Amino acid sequence: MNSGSANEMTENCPIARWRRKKEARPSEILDAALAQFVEKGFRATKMEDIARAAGVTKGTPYLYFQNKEDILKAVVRETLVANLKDIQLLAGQHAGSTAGLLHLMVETWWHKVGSAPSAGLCKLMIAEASNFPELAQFYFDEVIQPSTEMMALILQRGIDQGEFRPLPVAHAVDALMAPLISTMIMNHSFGQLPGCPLASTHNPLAYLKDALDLVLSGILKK
Amino acid sequence: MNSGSANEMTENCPIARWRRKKEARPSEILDAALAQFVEKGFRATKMEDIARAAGVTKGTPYLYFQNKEDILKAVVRETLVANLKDIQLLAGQHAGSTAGLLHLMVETWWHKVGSAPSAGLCKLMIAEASNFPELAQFYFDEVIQPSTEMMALILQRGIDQGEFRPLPVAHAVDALMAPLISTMIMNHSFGQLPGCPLASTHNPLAYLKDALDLVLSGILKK
DNA sequence: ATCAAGCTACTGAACAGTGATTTATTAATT
DNA sequence: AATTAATAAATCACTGTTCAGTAGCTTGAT
Repeated sequence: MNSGSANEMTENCPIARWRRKKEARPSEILDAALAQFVEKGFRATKMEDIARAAGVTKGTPYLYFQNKEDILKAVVRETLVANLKDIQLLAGQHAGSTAGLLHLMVETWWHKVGSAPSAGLCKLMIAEASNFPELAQFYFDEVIQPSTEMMALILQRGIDQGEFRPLPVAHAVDALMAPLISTMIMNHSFGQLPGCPLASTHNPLAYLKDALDLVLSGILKK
Repeated sequence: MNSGSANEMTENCPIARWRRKKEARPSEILDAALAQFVEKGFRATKMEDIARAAGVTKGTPYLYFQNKEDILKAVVRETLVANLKDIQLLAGQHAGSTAGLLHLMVETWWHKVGSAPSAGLCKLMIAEASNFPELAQFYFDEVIQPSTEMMALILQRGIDQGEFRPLPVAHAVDALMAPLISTMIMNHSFGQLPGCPLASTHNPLAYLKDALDLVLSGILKK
């Protein structure tokens, strides 16, 4: 919400005195942490980086959070879990064809997640999952599992209504999610390299739509 | 090649005297490093882990390699670049239909890369790319770029021969690779979690074949 | 309204553990 | 005896976390 506004004063004016802001600090720290984590990864982000980006000093984050891992958990909750709920809502409200819903979901996902810092956070979770099993479990339970279940329900409904042909739902779910995952991954690893010509980094939204159409043509009844 | 055999003696017999093996050391160290990197990731792997796994002490790897990053580069060269060449050879020799070639490539890829330590290494490169730009560029130039070009050539040939319908080649290439990428990613991040029901981690080869068929049905001429 | 006096958000220096790399020393091989 | 592969102790830089001290804010008596 107030991302970037936390440190106007402290950054512009070296003589600035600090203020006491008990209410605002936590979210300022989380906003700063999100940006730093996405930019540098979890391990490479120092507590001092987070603190400075939030306009405070090293010790302050420890007034509001247990430790670095706790901050990451809070960031994930604020962004990814929230994103997922938005999309679940969208899916629940939709009335038209299931194929149309999938198109709408991809587009919405791109705007809210794929092209946002959230995507960097997903990539970070994937990168760090094996180093932090507890964190991995948390992310799996709160994000991956619910997403997968939602997609499975949607596909199953498409089959039941005769719009899709019968197919192994679990495989189709993964096939639909794979382009999203690889887009996030690529954009936040090799995407910034000079002269990277991957479709998913060059024109992501167009790629995502084409990828969806390719898979859909295998799913739809002929 | 001799993975795991490097340290028979040193591990079993605490009083064992070390031996001088100038020729064998580099590959023993690289084998050990591959295993450690795949298990723990790059940063979390200590030089001492690598050394001990190779049956030597901390200082020894520095006799053969500049530093930790240099070891990773060498590991990537020995495995991923070699894997790619194998698959390029396979593609070059194939005679039958292009769709058949794609099926063969997926199966071969699974045996040589997807289910092997190589997959863990790919995931590691993705995870660390943004922290090591030079390494990222190296991997992009040596692995990603050539893979993409190979796939593009294959698809283009399929189109030229009238087997595939005309389509945006770059998008289709990414759509074909996405399931492979997400399989590697998932298997080496959340795949080991208790009760992970993702298709790509539960029965990867079956999933990969289904995913290929789904995309193929969008590519093939009707 | 003013102004202490106390509360506590915040600071920043110090601590402690870690891990990459160096180097003086040891001992296998020739 | 000379050579040098390998060791293991020492170095050095880094960073998560703590904590004693500082200063912004609030309160309540005047």
